[in-house]
Amino acid sequence: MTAGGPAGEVPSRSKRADAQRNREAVLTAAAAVFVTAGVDAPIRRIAAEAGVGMATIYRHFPTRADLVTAVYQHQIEACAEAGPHLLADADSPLDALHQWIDLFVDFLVTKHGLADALQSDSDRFTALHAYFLDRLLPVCAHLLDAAVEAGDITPGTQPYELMRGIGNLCIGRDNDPRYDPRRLVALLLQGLRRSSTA
Amino acid sequence: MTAGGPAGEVPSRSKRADAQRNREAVLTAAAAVFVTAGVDAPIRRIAAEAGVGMATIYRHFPTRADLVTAVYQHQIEACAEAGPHLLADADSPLDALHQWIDLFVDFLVTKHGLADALQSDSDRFTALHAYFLDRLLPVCAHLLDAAVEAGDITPGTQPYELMRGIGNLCIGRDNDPRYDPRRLVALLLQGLRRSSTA
DNA sequence: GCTGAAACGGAACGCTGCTCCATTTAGTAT
DNA sequence: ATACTAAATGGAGCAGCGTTCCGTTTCAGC
Repeated sequence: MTAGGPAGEVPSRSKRADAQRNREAVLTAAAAVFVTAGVDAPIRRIAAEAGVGMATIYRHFPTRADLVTAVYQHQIEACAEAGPHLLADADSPLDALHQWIDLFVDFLVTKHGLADALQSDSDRFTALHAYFLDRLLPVCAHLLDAAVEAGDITPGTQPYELMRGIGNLCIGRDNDPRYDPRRLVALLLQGLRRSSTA
Repeated sequence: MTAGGPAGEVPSRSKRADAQRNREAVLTAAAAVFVTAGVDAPIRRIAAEAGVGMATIYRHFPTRADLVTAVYQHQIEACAEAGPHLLADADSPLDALHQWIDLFVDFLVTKHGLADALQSDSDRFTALHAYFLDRLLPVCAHLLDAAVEAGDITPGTQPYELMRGIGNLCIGRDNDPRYDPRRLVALLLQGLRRSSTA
C-alpha cells in the first residue's frame, strides 16, 4: 500500500539522479546517431556519443526496440493523437484517412531504417513492432471504419494488413528518385476506393 | 593457339573439373541452407554443408548477391520468360499482368528473406537488385504498356516503382495469417485500374 | 563523514564477414 | 608412368558487432 512515499506514479522518477541523467544522455545520443547511421547503429557508437558505457545503455534499454521506441515515442504519440483530430476536421473520412497516412508515411520515411526495422523478421524489433501496433492500429482502424461507413471505400480490408502494407512500402534506400513510397501508397489507397461498378 | 582443345564456347567450361564440381556443390548446399536459414545464412554454414572451405565459395561467388543470383537464376529466367507467354494466352493484357505478378509474388514469398534482401539498403545485395531489374523490369514494362494501351489501367505508373512496390509488399515474417502480401498486391493493382470517372 | 546499494564502464566472449597464403591437386608435356 | 606447373583449395586470422559479467565508482541517507 505504501502510504505517503513514492508509489511509482511517475515511472521515470524514483531512480538515482545520475541514472536519470544518463538515460537522457543516451536518448539524445541515440537520436543523433540514428539520423546519420540509422536505427541499426552500433551500440558502441551510441555509447561513445553519450559518453557512457555500453552496459549503461543495456541497463536502461534492455533491447534495441526499447531504445528506438523511447527515442520516437513522442512522435508516435503525436501521430496517434492526430487521428481523431483529422477525422473531425477533414472534409470526409477518406480525406482524414489520407492525411493521417501521409503523416505516418512522412514519419517513417524520415527515420532512416525505421520502416525496415518494423518489418524485420529478426526478433530484435518485435517490441517495437508491438508498440507501433498498440498505439497506431486502433487509430487506423477507427479512420478506416469511418471511411467504410461513409461509403468511400470498400469494406473488408483489415487495418493490420493496411498498416503493414504501408510500412512495407516505405522500406528502402532513401532518396531514390525513381521510387517514391508516397506514390505507391496513393495507389494502394486508390485501390481501396469503392468502385462505381461494384 | 590450342588447336583442337576447348576454346571456351560454353562459359561455364574451361575450368578445372574439381572447380566445376565444387561450384555445383556450393550451389546445391546454398539452395538447401537458404530454405531453412534464409538468404542471409552464414557463409560458414553453407561451406560446411557443401564440404568446402569458405574461400572456395568466395572465389566462385565474390559477393553474396552473386551466390543468391546463381541459386535462383533458373527461376528468375522462368519468370522473365513467362511474361510474353502470358500476354499471348491471357484474355486481356490486364489479366496477363495480374498472372505475371502472381508468379513474381509466389517466387518472392517462397524464398525466405529474398524480398528483404532485394530492398536492403546494405550494399551487399546491389548486384542482386541489378540482376532482378535487368531481367524482369523489361518484362514488367512490356505487360504494363500493353495494359495501358488496352485502356485497362491508367498511364503514368513507372515499371520500376511498381516492381519495387510489389517486392516491398512481400517483405516480412512468413506465415503470418494476418498479413498476406497477395491481398495488398491485389489492392495495388486495383488502384492501377482506369476508373470510370476519369 | 560513513556505508550500503545502485549504477557504472569496459574487458571478454561468441558469432559473423572477408582475406591471405602455405598446401594440395588436376591436367599436361615428356 | 612420371614430373612439373598453375589452378584450386581450406582454414587460420583479423576486424566489427551484440551481449554479458564483474570489479570499481558514485550517489543518497544516516
